[in-house]
Amino acid sequence: MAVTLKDVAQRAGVSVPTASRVLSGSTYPVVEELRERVKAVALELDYVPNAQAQGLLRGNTGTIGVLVGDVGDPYFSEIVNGIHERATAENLLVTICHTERDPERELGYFRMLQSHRAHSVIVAGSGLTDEEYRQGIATRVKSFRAAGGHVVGIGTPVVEMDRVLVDNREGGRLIGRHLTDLGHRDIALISGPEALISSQERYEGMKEALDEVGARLLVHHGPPNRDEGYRAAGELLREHPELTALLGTADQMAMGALAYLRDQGRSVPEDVSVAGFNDIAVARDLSPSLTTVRLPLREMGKIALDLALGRGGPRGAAGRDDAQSADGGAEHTADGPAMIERHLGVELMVRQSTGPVRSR
Amino acid sequence: MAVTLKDVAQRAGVSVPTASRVLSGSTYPVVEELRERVKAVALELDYVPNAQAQGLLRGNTGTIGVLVGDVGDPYFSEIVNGIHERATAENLLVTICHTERDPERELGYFRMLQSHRAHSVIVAGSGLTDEEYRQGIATRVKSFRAAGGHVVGIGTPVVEMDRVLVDNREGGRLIGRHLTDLGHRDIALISGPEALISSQERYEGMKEALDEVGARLLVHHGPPNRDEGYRAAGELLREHPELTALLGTADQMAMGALAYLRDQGRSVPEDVSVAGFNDIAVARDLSPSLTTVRLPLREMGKIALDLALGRGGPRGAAGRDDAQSADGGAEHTADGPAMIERHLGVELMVRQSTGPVRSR
DNA sequence: GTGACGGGAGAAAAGGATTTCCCCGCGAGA
DNA sequence: TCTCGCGGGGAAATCCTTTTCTCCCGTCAC
Repeated sequence: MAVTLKDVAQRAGVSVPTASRVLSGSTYPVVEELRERVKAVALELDYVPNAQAQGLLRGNTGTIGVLVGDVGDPYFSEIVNGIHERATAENLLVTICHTERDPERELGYFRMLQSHRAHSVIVAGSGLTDEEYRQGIATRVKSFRAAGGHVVGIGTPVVEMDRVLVDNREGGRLIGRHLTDLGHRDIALISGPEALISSQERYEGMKEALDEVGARLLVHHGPPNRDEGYRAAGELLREHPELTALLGTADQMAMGALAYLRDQGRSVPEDVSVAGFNDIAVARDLSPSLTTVRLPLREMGKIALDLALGRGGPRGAAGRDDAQSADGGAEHTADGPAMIERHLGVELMVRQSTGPVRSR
Repeated sequence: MAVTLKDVAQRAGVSVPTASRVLSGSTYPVVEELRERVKAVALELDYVPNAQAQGLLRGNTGTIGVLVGDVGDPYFSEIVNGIHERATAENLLVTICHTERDPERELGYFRMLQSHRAHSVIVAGSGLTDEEYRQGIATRVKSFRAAGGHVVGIGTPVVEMDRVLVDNREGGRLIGRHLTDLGHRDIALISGPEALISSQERYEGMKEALDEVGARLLVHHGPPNRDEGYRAAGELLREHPELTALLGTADQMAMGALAYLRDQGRSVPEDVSVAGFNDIAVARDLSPSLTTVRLPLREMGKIALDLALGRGGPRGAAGRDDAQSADGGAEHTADGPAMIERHLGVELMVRQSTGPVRSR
């Protein structure tokens, strides 16, 4: 059905190996005449080499697998964007897998990627405290790595692997302090799932900041999306009318809260302040624009791919990161070879959605 | 390096074919004892079959390739979401390629997907009038299809292939009429590239509606993203202060315009009305929420995958689409086998960003 | 008791490309 | 003139699975 090397070789009147040497960029000498002939035929027949066959030989195809919760979520799509940016330059194919934050699905996809002999897998959507899940991932990572694959985690990977980290706790502290500085003392956190490590870390940072001044922090847990933010905002404000600020562990949730407040005709930040986390692209375009903690999402994706390709600088060397970098890389060891950790800094983006607490 | 079937077979004391028959779900009879033994060993060694070898035999791996402009753009990420939704159910791997709206890159990726023997390719980011590009795509599609692959276009594919279409012209008419009904007579269109067919079609629909009442339509062309919308809004309003409404061929551009107006302290829709196209998820959460033309993006992705898998209903049969469907499917023929076309309806979403023209 | 049949295991081929290895022929040096 | 060396083409092996194709052996029927 498809045109194979054999077809080309026959048509050009040469052997298969010769055709291969011409077309695969081998250094093996082939006389100019045959070279030309083979090239011409390949063009004429539109020969497209079979990457599977090549992969079978080489043991890996230039494919990068990415495990994300949902590309519809700007948090992930920004990261994926960063990955793609680098991948394009390297002529790599990127396979995106939607785990929908389902651990089982995540494992299933990981296995599929391994089966396809992906060059490496970037785990972006993960980070659950669930022990069974942790075991599963650990097994898969070990087996995948044993087969020559690379694994990189983004955010808060739960098992030993190269990783790109951000200081969620510090981000929590920054945004928490920002609110307390503005005089807020009754704050609610609209948080992602309790089992999600990043949510936990963010919470801890906020809590820390709020404790410094004895402010109160209510916590609501739910899936990290817009609708949940909307719902939660309604619920919280109805039950606790004294709240003066709503904080989200994700911008999506804060966006939902903003929408709720708008629908209720309440003004932000005059009536209630709202803040988010991640600084997704639209955050600045909301009205009021959203105060949030900026994570260098694209950068995270890019660096993750660099690590996957072994470009994270020599293992253990703290290569200088780009603009956002806090303290560069570090080596953290375990039983295996040293893993690389890259830390990226976070930044508080003060915008219009937060303001001084209203006097009552 | 990786555990192969041979390893499993040896360890279990059986031949490779026997192991294969046990593990690949063949119907070939294997006695229970060996069955058990093989399964146990496979589990113990964590055997993961090599999808490349399997693909080599079967001629295709369960991979769907998707060509998009940019997954960071909600327009694409929603479509991709729909594709993923179906793909997950079918146990397919989805490879996303960022063309960045570069025709050459699009062709390059298409070729790579063909090389990887993707089961099918969904072309989402395309639709340029450029003739050279059209030729290139046509060649690739032909060759890919000859090799047994399927191709589906979304939006406005320029060559013969199964396709999911939306009525851009009708959408343009709807939004155009909406504005003229509100009394607007000086309107500017912030449009995507002139060579982009969908932009053209949308423009034509709007123009048609505006012509009915003799309203004026200024057109600005540029890359279809937020920043361009911001810039264009500034430019247009500075040069043509008489404008009362800004229209975007994409929500992203309208969002940029909204941001500009907000930054300028001008109120929407009192001073200027703004409307978009596509109805990306955030459109409703902007303040003011964005009036726009809703495209069933997820649905489009899902249906595209259905077509790719040959589930578009029997060729030529007008299967009933979901909610959004306008007139269902149709068959359009050419020289090859009949191609399937699925038309999806558009819907005007009137929100807060448009209002009656202010009296002066 | 022997021939036929069938269940089931393994050897072999296939699928497409690359790489190693072999070999041929030609030019140069002895 | 013979031989050594090397440039370069092709046969064969390899990567991993699946799918024939063989073939053996036990059983059933005559």
